[in-house]
Amino acid sequence: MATQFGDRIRELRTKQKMLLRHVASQLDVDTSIISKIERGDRQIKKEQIAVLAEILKADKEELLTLWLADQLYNVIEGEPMADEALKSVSKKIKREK
Amino acid sequence: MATQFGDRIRELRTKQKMLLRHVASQLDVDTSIISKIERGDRQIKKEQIAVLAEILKADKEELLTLWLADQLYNVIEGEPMADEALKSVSKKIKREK
DNA sequence: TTATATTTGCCAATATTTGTCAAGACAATA
DNA sequence: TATTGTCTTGACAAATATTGGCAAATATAA
Repeated sequence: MATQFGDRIRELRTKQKMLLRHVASQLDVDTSIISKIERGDRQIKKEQIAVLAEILKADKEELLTLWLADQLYNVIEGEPMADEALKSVSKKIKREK
Repeated sequence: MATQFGDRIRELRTKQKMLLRHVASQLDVDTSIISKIERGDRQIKKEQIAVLAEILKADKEELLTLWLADQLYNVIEGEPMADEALKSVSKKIKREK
C-alpha cells in the first residue's frame, strides 16, 4: 500500500536526479530504508521529516501534512465509522482554536 | 488527558452501578486496567471494544467511533497542519466509497 | 554482459504496549 | 478511630511492534 508521503518524496527525489543512497547517507540510514519509505512499506519517523525536507529542498509543512494524513488513514482504513470519527475530531480541534 | 471513550464507558458503567471489578473480570484483566482506560491513561485494545460493549450493554459502533476519534486525535494533537491533514483524509475516504 | 540502482526478506536491537501486583488514597460507616 | 470496600497509581516483567542493517534478489541502463 502506497502512501501519499512516499509517493511525494520519490517524486521530489527523482526530479532532482538524486539516488536513494544520496538521500540515505544524508539521513544516515541504509538505502533500503529509504526505498521502503518511498514505497510505503515503512513509516518514516516524525523527527526525520524535517531533515528529509532539507535534503529534498522541499516544504517541511507539506511533507508533514502528507505524513499526518497517512497516519490518520492508517487509523481509519477500512472502518465503517471512519467518517463519523473524522467529523468528531474536526469539531474538536475547531473548538480548541 | 481524558478520552471520549473513557468518559463514555465510565458513564455507562456507573449508571448501571457496576464496579470496576465486574467489568474487569468479564474482560479478563486486572481492575487497574479498566481504571486506567476510563481515565484515559491507557488505550483499550481494539479487539476488546466489542467485548466491552456487550458487558456494558452498549452500542458497539458508538464505542468504536469514540475510540477511533481518540486515536485520530492522538495523531493530530498539537499539530499546526492538523486541519489540512484531516481534510485530505476525508476526501480520500469519500473517493473510496 | 557488466555496472549500478533498487527492492526484498530476514535478523537483532530497541522501543512500546500490555497486564499484574502491591501499596496508597479516598469515602462510607461501624 | 478503625474497618471495609472501591478506586488509583507506580514499578515491574512479558509480550508485541518497530527500527535499521545486511545480504541476496531483482530491475535498469549502458
